[in-house]
Amino acid sequence: MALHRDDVIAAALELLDEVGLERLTTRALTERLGVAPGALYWHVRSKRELLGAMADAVVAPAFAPAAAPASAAPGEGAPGWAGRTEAFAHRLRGALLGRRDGARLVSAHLAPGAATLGAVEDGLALMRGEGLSPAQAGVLGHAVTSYVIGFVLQEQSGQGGDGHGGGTAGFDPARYPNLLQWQAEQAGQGGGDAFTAGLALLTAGLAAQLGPGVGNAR
Amino acid sequence: MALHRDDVIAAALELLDEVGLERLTTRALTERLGVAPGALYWHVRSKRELLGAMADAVVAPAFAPAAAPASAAPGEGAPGWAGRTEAFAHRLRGALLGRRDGARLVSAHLAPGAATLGAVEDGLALMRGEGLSPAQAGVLGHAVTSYVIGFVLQEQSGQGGDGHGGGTAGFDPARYPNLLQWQAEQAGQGGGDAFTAGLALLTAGLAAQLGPGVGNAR
DNA sequence: ACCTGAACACCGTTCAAGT
DNA sequence: ACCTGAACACCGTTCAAGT
Repeated sequence: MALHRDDVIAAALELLDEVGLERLTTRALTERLGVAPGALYWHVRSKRELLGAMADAVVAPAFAPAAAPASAAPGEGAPGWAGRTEAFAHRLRGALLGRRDGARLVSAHLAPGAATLGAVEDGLALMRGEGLSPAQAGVLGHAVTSYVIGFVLQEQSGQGGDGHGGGTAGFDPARYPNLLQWQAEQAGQGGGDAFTAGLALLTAGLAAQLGPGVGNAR
Repeated sequence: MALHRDDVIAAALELLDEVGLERLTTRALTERLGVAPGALYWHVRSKRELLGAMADAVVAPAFAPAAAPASAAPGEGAPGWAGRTEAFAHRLRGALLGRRDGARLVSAHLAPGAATLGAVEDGLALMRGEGLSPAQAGVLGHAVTSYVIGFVLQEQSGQGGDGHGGGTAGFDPARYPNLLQWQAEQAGQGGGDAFTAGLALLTAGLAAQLGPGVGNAR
């Protein structure tokens, strides 16, 4: 009957979706759980530890054992490592977008757990098996995670959070013709394509550096 | 003799370097300024507006009119847009690394000012002049800023802040051979090279997509 | 115009004491 | 083991009143 640690984290994630990171308060959480403010500290050492556990929970699904790459047709086109990294990037973006302020939570508070580390290790091993050196696999993996987090951070900073600035809302259109054209194309194509296009730069860049020997797209 | 808005922002940036973002408090700031807590709100509408102005100040130098690209020899090798974007990325990283929690501050609170927007517009126009389409220039620019912010976020999350987790500190070495090897290579080469290598993937990827016609490296 | 004094409605966290 | 009650040392923000 008593509360358990996982219940606390689950409730905190629900609360996050409702009020956003800035208003995610220990007291609001304990009120939602129906206990006194101090009760939280029986289950969790500090608010920071709580946030770290939440971040790990958000990110974990993206590192789960990947099914076969969804998009790329097998046996043709891009090499296996490229399709696999792109699929991972899309899973990570999906996981971050799945929760309010997901990217901010993860970027500020993630302390990678054993499961995450294991998945990273497996990913590196897999890429080595496909002909990438440890350095190449490491650079690509690090670059992709950096790109995804940075991208979703910008993606989410406009909408959820607390709406502290659309940025380009209501400014003189005549002064920024290129910026406006780019934004219009973005909106027209659904916006998600910019993510895919940027991601493709990373994999295409490594493929180009490797040359056609390792399975370049052309 | 009276305090001005810019003094407040400058003092806040100094305080940030001393105590970090988490302990950057309005009361600590007013104490440092030698005024009462409420005095702050004569110069600034809210703490959030203050943080936004700080973020803009941190990022502004990176968008300043670029001198000739420092690294790439002119007239040979990579095309002009590639050298210019890489130089911008290094400037942005330098600006973020220049202040404690710089990446976190910018990623969470930046509301781009007119100067920043103008610089972005100019960058897009410049790239168009070099043969890139608006979409290509936009994708590249967005990808690069995402990459830089995500990279420096990870870079700074270990050290400054409040040290809430080195992540891979003190875990079983035998279980993560590839991860360890990658980390060792990182440390051996100074670490900054991973940034340059990942960045090169982005520019090389676009160059490969363009083909040799627009000035590919080979 | 710029700042003080004093207050308001909150925070995260601790810890004896209860059950 | 798990939680309450009550407190401590803070927060960001407002606003009359002073100069």
